[in-house]
Amino acid sequence: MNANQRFAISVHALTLLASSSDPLTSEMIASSVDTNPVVIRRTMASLREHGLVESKSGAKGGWRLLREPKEIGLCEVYRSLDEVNVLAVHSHPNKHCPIGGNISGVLRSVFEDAQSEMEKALGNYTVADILNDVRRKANQ
Amino acid sequence: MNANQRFAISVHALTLLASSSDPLTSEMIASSVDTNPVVIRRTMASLREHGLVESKSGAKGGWRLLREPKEIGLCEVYRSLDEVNVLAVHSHPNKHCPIGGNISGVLRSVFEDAQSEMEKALGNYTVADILNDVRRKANQ
DNA sequence: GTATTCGTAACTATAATGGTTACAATTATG
DNA sequence: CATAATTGTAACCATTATAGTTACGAATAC
Repeated sequence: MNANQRFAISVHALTLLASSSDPLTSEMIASSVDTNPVVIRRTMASLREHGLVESKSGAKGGWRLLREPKEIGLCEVYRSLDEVNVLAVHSHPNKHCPIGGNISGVLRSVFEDAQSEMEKALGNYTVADILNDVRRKANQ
Repeated sequence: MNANQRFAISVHALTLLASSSDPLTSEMIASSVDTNPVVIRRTMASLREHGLVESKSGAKGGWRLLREPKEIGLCEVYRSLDEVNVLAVHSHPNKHCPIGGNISGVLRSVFEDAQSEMEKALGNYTVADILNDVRRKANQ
């Protein structure tokens, strides 16, 4: 269904930042993610708007976390991206049909419930958890 | 993120079928959904492959449920569509970076967990529930 | 035999996404 | 102050997913 990589890129970037004491440039993050620095800036811009990271222009600039990795839950990261809903209601059901005319609201409410459970599950993980798991894998 | 309407269309179609004693043609379902009959056939084909509905060609043909509406959970409907995962892992992280080289598996496992919670939430609703809710809305 | 209906391939239009280039603005540093 | 490094952002392109559409063969009821 969805092939949007922004969330994965965001978690990857945050994990990198959590693993580093110094700020990292878009270039460095892009190299680890394997994409273009502009893609990183675009993605990180959303995280910055939500107060998760800070960026600095110019020489010795780059990105750094504004919070402890263990205080950044993945649910918040996900929500920072302002993605559209994972389950989409169809657009123009027939208003003159008893089902078509009334199903949109019902679906919306069910889909919201499902998505909210998904986000709750994401909230069980923090950036610190991801970094720990990654390091554990690295040591195998 | 995802703007795929197949799941919404499927639930809509199944609800319609649940509301009708006779089989419904792709044409009739398409009219309620407001789309083309071919889109309905394509979507319903997945549900048929998973034993949720049956289709019959020819005059007086059409679609009908193979199970009681209260025995069709939305999780099963969702899974019948073989959609890709709602949260996508990014494609080629840098294998030579300690983070990039190990994060894919970690993300996959977290994303699977989140999606599984979403599907579990969908499973709390059946087609009969949706039909009831739609009818309740219609009577307001 | 005819009308109805599904099955499916083929094609098109639209939109989302990511990648890329380019350049202005900002900043550290010598 | 000059230079190099870095972000911000607009603009554009290529790819892909999606839905819509047409067309036609196969199946079926009557």
